[in-house]
Amino acid sequence: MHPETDTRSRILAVARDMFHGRSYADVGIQEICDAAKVQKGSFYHFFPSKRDLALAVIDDMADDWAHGFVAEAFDQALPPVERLDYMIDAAYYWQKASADLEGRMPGCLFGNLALEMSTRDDVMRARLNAVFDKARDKFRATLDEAVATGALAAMNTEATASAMLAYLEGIILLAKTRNEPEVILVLGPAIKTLRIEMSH
Amino acid sequence: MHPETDTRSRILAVARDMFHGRSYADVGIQEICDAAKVQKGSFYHFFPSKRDLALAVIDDMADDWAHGFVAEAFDQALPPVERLDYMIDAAYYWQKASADLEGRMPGCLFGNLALEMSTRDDVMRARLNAVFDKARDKFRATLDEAVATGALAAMNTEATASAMLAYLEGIILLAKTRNEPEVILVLGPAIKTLRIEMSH
DNA sequence: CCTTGACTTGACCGACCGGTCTATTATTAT
DNA sequence: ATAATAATAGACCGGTCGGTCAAGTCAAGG
Repeated sequence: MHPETDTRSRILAVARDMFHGRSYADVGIQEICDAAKVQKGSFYHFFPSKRDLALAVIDDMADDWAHGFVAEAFDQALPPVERLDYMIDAAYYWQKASADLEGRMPGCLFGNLALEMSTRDDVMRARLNAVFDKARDKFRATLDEAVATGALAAMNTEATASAMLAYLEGIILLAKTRNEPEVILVLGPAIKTLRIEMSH
Repeated sequence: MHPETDTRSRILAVARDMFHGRSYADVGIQEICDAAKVQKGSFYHFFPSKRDLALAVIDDMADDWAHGFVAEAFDQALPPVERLDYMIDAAYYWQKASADLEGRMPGCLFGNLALEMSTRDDVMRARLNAVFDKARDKFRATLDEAVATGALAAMNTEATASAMLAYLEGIILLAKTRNEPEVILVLGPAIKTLRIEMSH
């Protein structure tokens, strides 16, 4: 029985929220420590650097995301095409909740970090890219199923899955810039119209 | 007649490139001054603050963008639907050029700033939002024309235009995260499949 | 009991941040 | 010529940045 995990996970949780709601560069370690009620020394006991903390935050969030949002949104019980609508709804309610609570839309943590850090840190970029690849695979599996059941005509499911992920990130970006979660609701359903044909 | 010093525009140009290739927070004023061969005092003679510089950069880029990239990409001589393909190509070549030159994809300055600053600075968010609105209007005019000429069936052109803009930003985000401009070429053409029907 | 090692504390570091200030030099209007 | 003003120069400021470090505390294992 260690109390060890508590400190580390508190830092992680606080950092995640702060990075998500603001940005990597804008959040300082001292601020994180204060919010997590931890001293600088303890912080550096668990994380070698701010960058490593960000990497850990990405992994942590990706994990939660895969087992929470994604697992729920891509509900296997639903017909594949309906899953897309369900996922859009889930994205909306998530952003809406944050907007109501904090007065502003945080957007997608991965998208935020990707645009902020991709040109500066290749390791972080690769990590974020891997998260996107996993998300794309979820889309892809859904599309494959829809094609298999005949709900959708044959297509390039991998490329279309990437397109859908891009569209999702795009509408979240636009909604965040407008600070109106409803943008997700209005534009979201059009994700089903995206199609990339198979190349022959 | 002023000495027509190019000091201000040198600062603007340097800051634009740096903000675009890195991020707002990551670029310091001293660094901008060094690169522009200008002293701190001169900088603060022309710009009250770093934030005001960013605002000026947005305006400057939006202007260049409207008269350069957009005016070219949305070539009125082309049939409306082909304009979309042409625009995707233009986006690709622009990013490709930067990637070849600097070894990395800067992405879209507006999208970058939007995700970094939207939750921190409402004025900047509004400014970015206005730029996006203008871009959407370009899409919308193109769609309206396509509908008028019968090239496309009637639809909600305003919402579809927003969707296309979101998709464009999304594929640029994804391409930047992969550091592969080609992603724009592969996913881009699917922008034409996006459709949001008119609400009755 | 004593050692070990994970964990915590908080003072401290140099570098750099955005921004201010005074002094000086060009340029223009009178 | 002179007064006013635009522009430049660069030292300087308090504060914060990410990160270090020596000195502990404390629980488990021998």
